[in-house]
Amino acid sequence: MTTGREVARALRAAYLALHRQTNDCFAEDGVTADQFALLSALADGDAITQQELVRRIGSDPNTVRAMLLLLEGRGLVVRERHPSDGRARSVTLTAKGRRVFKKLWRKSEQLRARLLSAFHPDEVSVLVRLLGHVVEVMREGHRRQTASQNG
Amino acid sequence: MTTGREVARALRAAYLALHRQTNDCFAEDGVTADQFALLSALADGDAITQQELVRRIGSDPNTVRAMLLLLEGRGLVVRERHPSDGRARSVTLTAKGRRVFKKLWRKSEQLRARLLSAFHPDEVSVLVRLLGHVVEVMREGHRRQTASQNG
DNA sequence: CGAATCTCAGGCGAACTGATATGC
DNA sequence: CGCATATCAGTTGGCCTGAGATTC
Repeated sequence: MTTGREVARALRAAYLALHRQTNDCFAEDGVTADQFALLSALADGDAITQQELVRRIGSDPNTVRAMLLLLEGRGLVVRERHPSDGRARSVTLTAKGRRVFKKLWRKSEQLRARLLSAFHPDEVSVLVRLLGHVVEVMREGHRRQTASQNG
Repeated sequence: MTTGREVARALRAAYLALHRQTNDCFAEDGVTADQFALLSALADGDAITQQELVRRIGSDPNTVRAMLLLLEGRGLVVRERHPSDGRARSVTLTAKGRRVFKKLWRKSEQLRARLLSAFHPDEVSVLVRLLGHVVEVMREGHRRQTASQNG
């Protein structure tokens, strides 16, 4: 029988291993794995708000802000006032940001290939689907917990 | 087609979601998810060295030491001289440590149940197996990198 | 001697809390 | 008004580097 503890352990070990390899991959560029995740979310499309960024990378507003200030200081992103919502910020990659991200993307191709090399093609989609289930049930827990504060 | 990027994203999202839920679960006890992972490794069996602890939770010696100092300050663990190896420390849970861990374990039963509720029984073992593959290929990368420093 | 284990000082990015300003 | 978005100050735990002591 496989227990919840084993799932948690395996998930932790797999994530930490990947996280460390990613950090090593970008070490000489002064970019962390988490910053790469943020840049990757920005590289997906056009300008998005900090709030949307929070949702995409599963972080919180204060953390995202701190990361953006770091990246802004290096000239990789810009945070402009949102045209139609005065509260929001519109975040985009700069030209330098796109250039750096492309470089990091190429640099990490081998890492992603190694990640995929662990699986048969059909196993990959299974893994992604199962990991998605984890996110879903954990989000349910979040709702329950915040709701329980009212009763 | 499922890309390495999607795997990385899904893995990150799943881990962070679980990590946050775990932290929330133990928040009022002043124990973090990482500390719980360490306590869990200690609860597995008898005394182990800090080095062995590093291997089990996939961290590094300095981090483990800092965490142990914290937990030792709260009376949850003891670090004694290893009987046959003067360099090593022999780490065990105290009576209080075992008591606290049991409490946290019970408290997190619902969380583990929710984690398992996302899957059919056979899917759970598949997930653990696939996550194990990730760890393996990432470890291979670690060897390559350290080896490349010599040539 | 080299290698392994642990200690110590210090720095940094990430995550959080709580209070606050501003615009919807 | 309530609510959402973002800012700011401050704290913490985790992870790392680099240097050193001790023991095998």
